[in-house]
Amino acid sequence: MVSPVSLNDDDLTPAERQVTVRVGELHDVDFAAMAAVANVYRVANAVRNHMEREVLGPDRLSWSGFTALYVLWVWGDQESRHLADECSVTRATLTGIVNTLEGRGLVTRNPSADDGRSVIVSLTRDGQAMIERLFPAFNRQEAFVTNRLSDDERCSLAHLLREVLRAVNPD
Amino acid sequence: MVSPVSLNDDDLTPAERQVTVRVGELHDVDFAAMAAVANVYRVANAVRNHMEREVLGPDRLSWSGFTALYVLWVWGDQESRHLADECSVTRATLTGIVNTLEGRGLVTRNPSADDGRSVIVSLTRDGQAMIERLFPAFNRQEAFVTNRLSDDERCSLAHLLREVLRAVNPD
DNA sequence: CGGCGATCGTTTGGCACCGAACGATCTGCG
DNA sequence: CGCAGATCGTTCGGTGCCAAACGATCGCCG
Repeated sequence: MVSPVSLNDDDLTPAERQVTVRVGELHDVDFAAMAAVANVYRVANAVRNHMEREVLGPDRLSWSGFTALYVLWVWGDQESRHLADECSVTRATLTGIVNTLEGRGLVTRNPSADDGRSVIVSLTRDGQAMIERLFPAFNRQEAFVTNRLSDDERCSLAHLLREVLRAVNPD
Repeated sequence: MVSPVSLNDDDLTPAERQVTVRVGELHDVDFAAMAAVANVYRVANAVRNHMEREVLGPDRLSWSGFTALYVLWVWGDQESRHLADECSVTRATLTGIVNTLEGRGLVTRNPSADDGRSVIVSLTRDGQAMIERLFPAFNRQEAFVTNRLSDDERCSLAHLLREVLRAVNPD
């Protein structure tokens, strides 16, 4: 169970408190929506930096590079287009990410047999070894950054976030 | 109230379902933590892109530029160091952001009277007009992206995220 | 005073990221 | 067949982002 939370409690960060002062003059401000969105972004930044420092840094791997290796590991060889979708970046961005990974010998590019326009990206032996070594460490840090939450709260957090995702990207 | 959510329901996205298949072979994987962290990042990306398209794009303003204007508006003129902290970026990054905003006449740089090393960043008249025009539209879209959540759920989401923030950045 | 660590903002180099434009390839319709 | 429109990955230009290094300034201690 997740305990209900009221708006004006001392859970707010100093920045959020100042906002209510400055913005309070305006009418019709949705404070709850503002706090939810602001904190999503704050946490995403903080967690990304934490992971790059604690898990990925020693291997000179960026969050984006890790994500690409992870998607290839979970889904298998992928067309560039699908890999970009799964990584939530544009095809232009993925070109750069794959260039970096290819330069380090972690992935390879091969022309598709079915479609002459398409490129298939695959994990190399080194790439597979790296993701299989990093994933457990990564997951341990995922557990660490959520260690103030109960298991039900972790699931509730994921559930609430999926609802936001559905609002932004309706099927 | 937030309804409790179990792990294996049909709330999962297709990607999450595939992950449980591929990763299920491993022992000791914390699926709840994995889902929470993955969705934080997914939502942060999706919301940022949504805001840049729907609210900021017409004014050629980036999320980062908007954030800097917003912080200056809420807190008043700031030393670069404090502005960088509030925007959650390094001082090096803030230099670039302020360069962009200064080039468009939205902020100014002035030497500090107290400290010769320090630079005070201030909103110009144009910058103030822009943030006061954009903030209401931005907040309306914050409400839109959370429109599938009740007000209690929005507050719960913000609360759970603050707990993650505390785990990553203990005071 | 004088000097030396700490801190300021900036610069540099490298990667990530996007929109727009491009050539190559595929597909469907006449 | 042939050609027009869609889609593929890439390139280009601009911005964001960080770590590391740098000169300028501050503050403290001898």
